Amino acid sequence: MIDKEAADLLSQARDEFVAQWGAMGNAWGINRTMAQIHALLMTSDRPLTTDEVMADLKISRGNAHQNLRELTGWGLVRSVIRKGERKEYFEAEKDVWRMFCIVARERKRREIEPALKALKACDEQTRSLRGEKAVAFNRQIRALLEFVGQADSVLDRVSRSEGSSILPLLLKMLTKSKN
Amino acid sequence: MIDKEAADLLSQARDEFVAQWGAMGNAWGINRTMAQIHALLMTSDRPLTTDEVMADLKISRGNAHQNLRELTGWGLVRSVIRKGERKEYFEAEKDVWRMFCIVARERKRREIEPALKALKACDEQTRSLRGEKAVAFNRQIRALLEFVGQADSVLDRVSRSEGSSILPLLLKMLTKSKN
DNA sequence: TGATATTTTCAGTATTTATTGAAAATATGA
DNA sequence: TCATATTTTCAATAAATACTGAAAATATCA
Repeated sequence: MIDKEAADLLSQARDEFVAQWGAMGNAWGINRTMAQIHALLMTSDRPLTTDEVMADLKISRGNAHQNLRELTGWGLVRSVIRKGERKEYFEAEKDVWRMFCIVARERKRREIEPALKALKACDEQTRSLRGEKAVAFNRQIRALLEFVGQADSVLDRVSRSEGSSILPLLLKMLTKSKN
Repeated sequence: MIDKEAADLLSQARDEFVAQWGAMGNAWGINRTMAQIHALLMTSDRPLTTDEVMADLKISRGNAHQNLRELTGWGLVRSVIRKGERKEYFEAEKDVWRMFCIVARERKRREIEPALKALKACDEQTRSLRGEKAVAFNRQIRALLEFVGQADSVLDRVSRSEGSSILPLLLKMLTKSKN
């Protein structure tokens, strides 16, 4: 009975985690179901099949399939084939630092870089324009460009650095330099 | 005629910027129209009225109103009242670093902190559970918790630091330490 | 090869989110 | 106070996004 209770508590906690991770993904522009599947796989002690994901989250095959593919596309999930079995299994990258690096790189590639490119074009189109308004506009665009470019570089460097030890290190430095 | 052409080029560039900023906001979980209004005000040489925003973006009064309020709520936009005029004007924070700090703090408060709280609850609920599965689950949750907590702290420190000079500084340090 | 298991696709539908537009509320000036 | 300008609200509607389920395609085994 104790075991059963413990298992209940565990699966309850896991359900809450899955829901919370889904909500968070949602707020940051990531499909809720995708984030939930990710949470599920991240906290699974073994690879799961599409059917298991369907059953666990109570979603359709199509939905499970599409989102598993998308997660695979991000590189957050790998498909595993077991010899002697037809079914395809899925497992998540569990190392939190590697997870972060994957997400950082992908969002950089998919969203920041195109935005940077557009800002650059905008800068070039107005750089040589005369008139107070044009000059002010170009100045603002360049300020944005500089900032986004720097943020992009920082993200790049951090996500390329080896260990996750970079984060505590950064923290220490920031603590020293300020208050 | 040259002036007219220059003005056309400018407003064309600005339209593109507004569209791009809207798309980027959208990808990061921010209402497209809200991001567009922000882009518009950010690149305006003077405060604008609700009617001007409506006309420029071709959106309804209700839509303009709601999103201007929301931007005000974020602290990215201020309302300006001119003496002798009934209309309310709106102007954006134009300093890019301050903009970043505002967004960082707000997203921290609205999304990261609740997630952290939920993760902590999840940790506590499973910390004392026995069994291989429960232990593995708790370990994973704690790894996430540690990471999100550290990222949160870094964001906090960076966004509290005075000048925008912190970013180039970080960059320099990261360049030295790696490759 | 045929039987069976599994994956993929996608038109149709549901759900969520964003927008409109007009009525109600509020503020201002005469 | 009344007339007018302006802001606010919100039910109705539109648009965007996500999901379903079943048919088609593909893979595997005997």
